Amino acid sequence: MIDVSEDELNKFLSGAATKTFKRQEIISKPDAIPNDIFFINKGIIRVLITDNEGVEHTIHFALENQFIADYSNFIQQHPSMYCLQTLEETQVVILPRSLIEWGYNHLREGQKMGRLIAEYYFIYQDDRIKNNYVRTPKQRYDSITDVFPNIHNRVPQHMIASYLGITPIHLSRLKKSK
Amino acid sequence: MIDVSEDELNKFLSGAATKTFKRQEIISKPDAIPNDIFFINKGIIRVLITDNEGVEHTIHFALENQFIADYSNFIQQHPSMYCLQTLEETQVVILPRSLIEWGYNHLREGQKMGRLIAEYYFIYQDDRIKNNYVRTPKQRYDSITDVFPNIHNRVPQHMIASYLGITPIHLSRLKKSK
DNA sequence: TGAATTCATAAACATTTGTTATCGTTTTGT
DNA sequence: ACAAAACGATAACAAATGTTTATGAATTCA
Repeated sequence: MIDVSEDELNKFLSGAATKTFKRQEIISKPDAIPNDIFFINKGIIRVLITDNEGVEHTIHFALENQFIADYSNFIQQHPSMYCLQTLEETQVVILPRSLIEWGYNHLREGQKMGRLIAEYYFIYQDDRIKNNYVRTPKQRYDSITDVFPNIHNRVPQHMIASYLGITPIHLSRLKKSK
Repeated sequence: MIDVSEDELNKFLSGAATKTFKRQEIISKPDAIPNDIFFINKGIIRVLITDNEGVEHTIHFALENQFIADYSNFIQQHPSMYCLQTLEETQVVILPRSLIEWGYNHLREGQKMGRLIAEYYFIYQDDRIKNNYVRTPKQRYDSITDVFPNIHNRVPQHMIASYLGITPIHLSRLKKSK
């Protein structure tokens, strides 16, 4: 998507470290300012938010070869409201803020890269907001593997229900009702 | 937010035209590829999407001094699913794709501008998705003026209900229930 | 200004969705 | 391998939300 030389790329990647987390580990906590973006080599990460009543809501699942972060608060350097939790043993590449900013300012097309990335995730969110208006939870459940392939074999159903914004009991009913 | 000279700015703005629409006019239709971004000098624009059953859902209100477009499909150059409709007599500045692209490539910090804009709207959407999980329609109704100041004097209640994802009858009940 | 339309509320009823509790199965961790 | 915990389904009931219809007030437009 952008024009980048071998040299530039190697220089960029040399600033990134790899780390492995066990199953069910918290890799980012609410109230902390997010200073890293993670790239998942292997494993799966769940993004949660806890409401005022203490109920946890699953906002997102991040899979292999995807980036994950509280990007909003990474950009704003504000405390996060999200919690990032591994659901399996998970290996990530950590891209610290300093590296990202170095990329913007020193890669020849760094700013363009930043624009394309932000645009990409904007499009993803727009689609999500749109679908919330025009599709029912059942319809979103039926096509969830479009967004999260193989999710049914990796994530318990009550987390999927949470992601859909319904109770696990209700999801169970929807499945039966065909 | 970006470093831009008087000269650059004038050159950029000379590529934009102003246009005035009457109340209740459609300024962008579904199925068309969005090739313009609008800046609202005066008036208000509603963004709608129509589902498979033919029901209209209000996705957004755009007010004075804001930009509005189907940004996702502007970026992707895909047909829009949105309809943009004025709710009052509305004056807009039209920024065609060619101008935006000229800005990216010829303004000294054009790409950075593009990145910051995309990031800004990403943050807006993230907040919206988050709120949909953790807050009830009533709570979102009670704070709607944070996002759309003076909306109650400019937009009928059934459109606000539609934006909140509930029926106008239900909104009426929620208001009464305090 | 007057007639037609849109709008907000209300009530009665139907449907959807959440809550609580139970049960048998599967998974997890030691 | 075993005990504890997590999981998914189900039923009965409660609460929330949608549907239909009606009515009077407000708004729009000719």
